[in-house]
Amino acid sequence: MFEFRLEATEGAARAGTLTLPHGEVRTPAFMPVGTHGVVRGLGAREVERTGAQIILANTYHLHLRPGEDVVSGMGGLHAFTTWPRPMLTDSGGFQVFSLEGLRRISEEGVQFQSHVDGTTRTLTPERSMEIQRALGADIAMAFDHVVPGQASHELACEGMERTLRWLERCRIAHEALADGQADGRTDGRTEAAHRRGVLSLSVRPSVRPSACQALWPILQGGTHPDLRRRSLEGTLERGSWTGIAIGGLSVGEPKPVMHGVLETLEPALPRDVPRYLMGVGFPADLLEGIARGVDLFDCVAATRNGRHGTAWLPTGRINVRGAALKGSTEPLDPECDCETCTTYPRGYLRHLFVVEDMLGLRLVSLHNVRFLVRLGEQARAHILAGTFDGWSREWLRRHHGRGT
RNA sequence: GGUGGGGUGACCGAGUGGCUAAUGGUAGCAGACUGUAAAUCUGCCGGGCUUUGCCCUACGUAGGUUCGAAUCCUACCCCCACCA
Repeated sequence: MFEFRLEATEGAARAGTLTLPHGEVRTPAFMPVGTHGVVRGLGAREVERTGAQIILANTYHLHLRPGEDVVSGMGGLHAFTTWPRPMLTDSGGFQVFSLEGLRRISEEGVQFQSHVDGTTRTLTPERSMEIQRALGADIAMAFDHVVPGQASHELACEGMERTLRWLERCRIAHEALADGQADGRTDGRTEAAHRRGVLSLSVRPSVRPSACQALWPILQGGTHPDLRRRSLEGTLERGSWTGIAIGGLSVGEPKPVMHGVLETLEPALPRDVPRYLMGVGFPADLLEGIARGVDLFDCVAATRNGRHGTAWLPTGRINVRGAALKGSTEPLDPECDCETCTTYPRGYLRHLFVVEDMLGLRLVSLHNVRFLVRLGEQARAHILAGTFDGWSREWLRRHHGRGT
């Protein structure tokens, strides 16, 4: 369990297979984001058909609604969502950044004022581990302190050092929770859910939800190479991990700076665990990241842009609402094999946006997710064949930097 | 036929003497979005130009009053309501 088998490399680019309790993930791979336990607008079966191998959910948001007790009472995230494959929960650390106006941070943890009902919620490393354990994803993320891309050395250092201290607390809490479960003290409810048939036929977890979960650390340090190195050092000192995430990127810093951080880290990262670049990215970011040794990505842009009417194409991107698509009988992306592109003409997709039907949002989201999943598949095939470098250069040239 | 109300930019609809090329909204067009407070947000939206500004055309039509009119007056055309 949690084994990562490196199958091929080309330069820094890697192809591998990650084994998780709910299945395998062949990398490089894009992970669609399902913050609230749903990849916005898409059903679990639809997401399966995009070829997605693993999806995210969010600790903070599921804690607010419906509450981790409700999810675990239904048998855990997999039963709750009917998503049968691997899942990963983000820790709520990103909300330290994205909900900046609604939180107060201290050494103990973070006090949030709920954007839903205004109540005060405190998230600490320990609480985040408890919630994530109850949610029962294959992978739990450490609770980290994300600072903006423009953060000074001083602020980035503070966030990075705090993330290391919190990592220690996360590890201890996570281990304690695992021990508790091993004693059989928790989660009779899961068994009950299985017996009641709450778990659908498509959900056949290879293990009981919550029984087996990895904790992955998150590197911080902003845009400062010395802090990034220190973050990695400190993280490796604090344990041996089955995966390592790179956080705090694509939060406002220029793209070359992000690439620089990846290049700084790459030679020092352990080879035998997957590297997960959090929150990235756009299509070109995937290829740029893969070229710099990243194995896993996640990003809300596929679904958010989809809802907002921007579709990714090999040649850049297109505004589906645009007048240019009026009356067009062409497929959205002639090279794509998704249901949207093999079924509906551009002129109809545009119409759906014009009349504000929810189907349009769904169909373009579906395409964008498939687009990134497929990009990961293609990259993997080329790494295995030793042709990644040339292929990705050509792909990026054609993609033209637009929308990247 | 009579009385009353009304005709404003693609549409709806404010505006009752100068701050009005004309508030709002809709439609239209363009752009943004990176571990989701986002089916959201931003910009443009009479025409032209040598575009921090200038010129033309515009508030049913035609005249008039006034330094100045979408706004006041007159006539006409059209629409709506009620009465005959």
